[in-house]
Amino acid sequence: MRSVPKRLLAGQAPQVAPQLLNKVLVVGACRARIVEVEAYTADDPASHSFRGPTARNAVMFGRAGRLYVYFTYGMHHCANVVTGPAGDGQAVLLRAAAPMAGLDLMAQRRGRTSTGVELANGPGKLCQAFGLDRAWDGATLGRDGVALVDDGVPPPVDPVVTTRVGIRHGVEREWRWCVPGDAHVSRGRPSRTGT
DNA sequence: ATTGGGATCGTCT
DNA sequence: GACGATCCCAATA
Repeated sequence: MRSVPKRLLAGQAPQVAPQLLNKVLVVGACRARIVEVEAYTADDPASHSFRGPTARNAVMFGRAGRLYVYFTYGMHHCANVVTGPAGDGQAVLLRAAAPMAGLDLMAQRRGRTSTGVELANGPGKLCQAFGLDRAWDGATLGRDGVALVDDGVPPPVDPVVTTRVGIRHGVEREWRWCVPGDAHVSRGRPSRTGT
């Protein structure tokens, strides 16, 4: 089990994103294998970075390998891994993961109604299960109590590729990748495809 | 199994 | 002052 190399995260978000499938997110005692991701870039109207740097999205414009965590809908947090060169404003949204360790703690944070598969099958749920909030915004992977590690499971050679979920602009881009057939993929349906 | 509406507040216009 | 990179519950088939 080794940490994900920096050069992997330094690439363009749409190329990095599918490489993060089957990598393992580690925060404290909690571990989960990433099964669903989306890419966002600064020339992408769906991205927080589209209109340039602000106080909220500042981390997105920083160096690759850090966590961008934001709060939305008045109740949810979402976690991203910053990619690309500094100043670019690229990131990969972590949308869903398969819990591997720390299940009790995750369930405790999520509430008693959550069963195993529902602990992290959505971006807001994932953050809640891992206890990620704005205090983690800007945390460096591998150094601040959060890490991405390679457990030896390669990314799928044939990931499911679809349009992204829950966005209004840039819906035509097929920038969502999922592990095929994995039960832990979110139930959120992708935006309409152009066909 | 699938659909539709309400919750709730930080951020930007 | 409007609206989300969402989730949960209730109602329907």
